Amino acid sequence: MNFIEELKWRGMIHDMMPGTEEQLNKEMTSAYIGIDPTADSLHIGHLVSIMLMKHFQIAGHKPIALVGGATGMIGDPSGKSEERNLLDEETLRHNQQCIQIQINHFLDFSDSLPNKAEMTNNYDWMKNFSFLGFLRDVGKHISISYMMAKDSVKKRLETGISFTEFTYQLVQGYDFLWLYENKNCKLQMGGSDQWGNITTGTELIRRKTGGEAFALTCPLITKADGGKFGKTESGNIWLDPAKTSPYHFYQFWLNCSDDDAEKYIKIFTLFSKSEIDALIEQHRVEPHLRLLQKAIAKEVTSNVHSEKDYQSAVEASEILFGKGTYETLNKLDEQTLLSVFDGVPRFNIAKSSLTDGIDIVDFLCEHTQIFPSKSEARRMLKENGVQLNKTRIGESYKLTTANLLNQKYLLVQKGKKNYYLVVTNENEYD
RNA sequence: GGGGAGAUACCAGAGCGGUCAAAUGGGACAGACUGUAAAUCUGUUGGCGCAGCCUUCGGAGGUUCGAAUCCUCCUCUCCCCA
Repeated sequence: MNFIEELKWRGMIHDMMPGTEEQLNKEMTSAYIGIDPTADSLHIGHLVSIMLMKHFQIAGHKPIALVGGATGMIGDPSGKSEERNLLDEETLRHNQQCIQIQINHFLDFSDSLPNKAEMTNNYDWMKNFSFLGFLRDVGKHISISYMMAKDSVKKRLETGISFTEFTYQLVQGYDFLWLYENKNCKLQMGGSDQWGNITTGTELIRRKTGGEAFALTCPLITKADGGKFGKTESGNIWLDPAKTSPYHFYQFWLNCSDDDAEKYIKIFTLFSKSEIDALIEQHRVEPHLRLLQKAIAKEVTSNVHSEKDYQSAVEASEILFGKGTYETLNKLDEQTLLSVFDGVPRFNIAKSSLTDGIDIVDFLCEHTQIFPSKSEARRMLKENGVQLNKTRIGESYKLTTANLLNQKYLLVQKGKKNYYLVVTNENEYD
């Protein structure tokens, strides 16, 4: 199965330029995908691009990951309703380094490979490009009407777009031209929102060099309920374990809806068509087993983090959602307890404050900041939404040292999924 | 530069002198159901020493027994004309 066929059954092709498939069949081709270094970690939205490149490399072609140091300084108007904040160079460099480390998990950068993956930063060739030079060498080839016809620009004309963002497509187009000329890169891939920017690149290549370059986009990942993919109440799902713990990362995939899971397993795992078909079929018979979600969660968590992180995420999940009761919780040794709740918000209080017993409401708002106000804590307690060490408690509950797990810890649960670990210290001032 | 409209809780948006801690919708959170799902139903959604009190309707003053509501000034946003 070639690259295009592979992507097709996975539902990863939104659009491509005529001739793309022929080009790929003809020879080993280089393709690039741009990544905006807006943060010091990728999030799972980027995973789609990474998987695209992964498949591309598996199919024997050469993927180039382009970090948009220069373009990140300008801001892509696509899909944005407002002008963007600009990033400074230091931040961009730092972000690039972090991103590189994460991409290393997925693509093969070994020198021995003819199609080894590469990473570049467009800042390197843009930083010394003079303004006049750019106007003469790039701007001259593209007309205003061509640029204005792009959706990303059209949508913003009403609300306002700066000259800087208007120019964005030229800068990205130039990237493509540069890679075409210097690295023989003939294809640019990206999300479907990038189509306009990509075609400015192919147009520029055609007009300036007479050469032919291609475009391929994948659909933007959506959720069946219309929500934004990759976001939870608490924000983005990051690949950096310091930003999103492996446990939460695992939970994200496990919580996908059935419809989404059927889609995601094709995009985010490398399972073969027959394996996936079998899984889907089985999942439809016994949906409550959530085989699909578990398969995705296992695969993606192991790839992004590690096999070991996956194992502990499963363990933690079993304790938290399985038959977890006060008894099982109390049986855990300190080591296990801490590893299970690694990444869970943590509060420290003095052990001495418990000796006389404290009011649960005071405990929840004053000693810890689990609730922002006492009203909210009371409300939630009335609604039966608070659990202490897996046991539901009421508004008038008094907390004493007898509640401590391992003489040291308290597990507070707000609703079903929000856990807080409270650690007591012997020392008042610790 | 001239003229007009507006600013209300997380968002949208009613209220236009007392009965307003502020309708309604969305979102969010919780409970029931369940598969840690979806759908559905129920409840909550300013604070506190919670049958009561305190602080909120862009900001600062003023009128009034009483202001989100009326007046003055200021700040900001949007629209139209030049």
